[in-house]
Amino acid sequence: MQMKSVMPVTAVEVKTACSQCNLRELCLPFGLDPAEVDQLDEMVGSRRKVKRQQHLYRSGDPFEAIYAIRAGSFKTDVILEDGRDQVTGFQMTGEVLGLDGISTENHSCNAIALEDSEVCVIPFGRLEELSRQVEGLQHQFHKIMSREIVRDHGVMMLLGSMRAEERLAAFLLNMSQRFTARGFSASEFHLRMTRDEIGSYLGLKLETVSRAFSRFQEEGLVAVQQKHIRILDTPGLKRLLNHHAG
Amino acid sequence: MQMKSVMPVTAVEVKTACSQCNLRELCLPFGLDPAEVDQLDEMVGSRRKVKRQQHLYRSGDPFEAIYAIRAGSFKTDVILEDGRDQVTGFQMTGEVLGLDGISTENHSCNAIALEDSEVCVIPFGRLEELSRQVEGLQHQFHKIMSREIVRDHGVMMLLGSMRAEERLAAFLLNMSQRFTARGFSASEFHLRMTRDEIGSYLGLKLETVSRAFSRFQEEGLVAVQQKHIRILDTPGLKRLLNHHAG
DNA sequence: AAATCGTATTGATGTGGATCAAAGGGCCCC
DNA sequence: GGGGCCCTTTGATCCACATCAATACGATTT
Repeated sequence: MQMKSVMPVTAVEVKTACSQCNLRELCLPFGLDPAEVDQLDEMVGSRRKVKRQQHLYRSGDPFEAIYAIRAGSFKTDVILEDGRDQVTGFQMTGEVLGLDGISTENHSCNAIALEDSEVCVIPFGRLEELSRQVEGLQHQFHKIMSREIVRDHGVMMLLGSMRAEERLAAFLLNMSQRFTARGFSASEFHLRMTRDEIGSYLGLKLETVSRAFSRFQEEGLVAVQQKHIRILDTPGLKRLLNHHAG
Repeated sequence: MQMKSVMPVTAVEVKTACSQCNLRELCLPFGLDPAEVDQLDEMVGSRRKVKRQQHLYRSGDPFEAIYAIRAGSFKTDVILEDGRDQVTGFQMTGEVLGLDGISTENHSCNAIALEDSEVCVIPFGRLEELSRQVEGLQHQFHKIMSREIVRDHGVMMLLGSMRAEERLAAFLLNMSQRFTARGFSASEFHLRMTRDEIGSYLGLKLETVSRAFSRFQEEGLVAVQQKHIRILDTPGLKRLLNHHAG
């Protein structure tokens, strides 16, 4: 029998290969030709495994690299002096973490693994260097940053002007869409985060999240069993969002 | 007598000069040497005047350029199908507008002038081109995008976990800090936006904003006269933020 | 299979901010 | 410099979500 295969957080020497990665359509290599992807491969320093609940980086850490999620998922959060915290996002495979660190050379939020995960470490200086040579990489990187800004505006809209059930509906539809983009079922998935974390992200208390789930279940919109979600009526959820009249 | 002086939005031919601009420490030229600033000058296509209440761009418009605010101020907002809208930001001189458009090649929000304003039009294709040649420009641009992401996270924190008075205190301190960075008084300034717009940005109704202003006034934290604000007790406002205990 | 602990559900009550409503400015345009 | 309009303030009432509290569930350990 093998040793337990779970290892502590380490930068392993395994050579990464974007060209072989099934996430390349979502990630930095998107739109690059094979030769350019090879250049990217060379630049990606290493992979790093992060166990559930461990930090990939913390607020205040010096910024050196951005990270592409190869396996698993993360949350990012911001913490105030008085202890209040806010989840600012949930990230899945192919998404990029660490962009917040560019502005001040220090990270401004915490990134925590929701499950045992693995990231590709992309040293930022080298990314900028290669972006100066490879136009397609430069553009894709800019698109990824811009996408983050647009996503954040969506969350601001959600937090600023939606009611609890609308927020949860938006959240579920968003998760569904992202699972779909990764080749998983749009209607059935497993949430990696707790009700408390969902609540923090949506600006609600965990009890409110739980009650909204129960209401959706009563109304036949979803089947909920703890973290396992089955969406039964996607149009119904969308209706909840668009027609504000309750 | 002249014709009505309100003109349609136009791109004027006046040559811009970043090297002469007193905003260069806040804007794209930051950190560049004089020769590089000259290259940037050459790239900036034109200026454009935008009158109060007019759109610089609208959600859905094709993305071609980003804009540096040379004079005046703007708000950006997002509008849902059902009519609800959310102000996602207020922008002042030296700040950059339009980054939301990179991700899909279309703008995803509206940018509206709060007063008669002027922007420098920076064709995005040429910015990317020059960024490939000028390392300092590339890095400054990345910092500006990252700063926007960090700012958005701050707003998410505000919307997700602060009470009304905390939100307004954070808003006032933020405005004060940005006026200071532009050489204006930290303690006395003129807000260009209405209570309704402030409310939309802070996820509150205009009445709540008004009441919070009145409360601050009663408590001697600020002197409010319509849009004219005088901050009397900055530490007091900061205390409101950090010590959540009422 | 029992014990433990984090997570989730559900109920009862409280409250901050929304909503509804009515005056008051201030400013722009004629 | 008068009239109209938008913006703001303030008061009274309402309601969605928070808070407090108890229980239930599931996974893991023993």
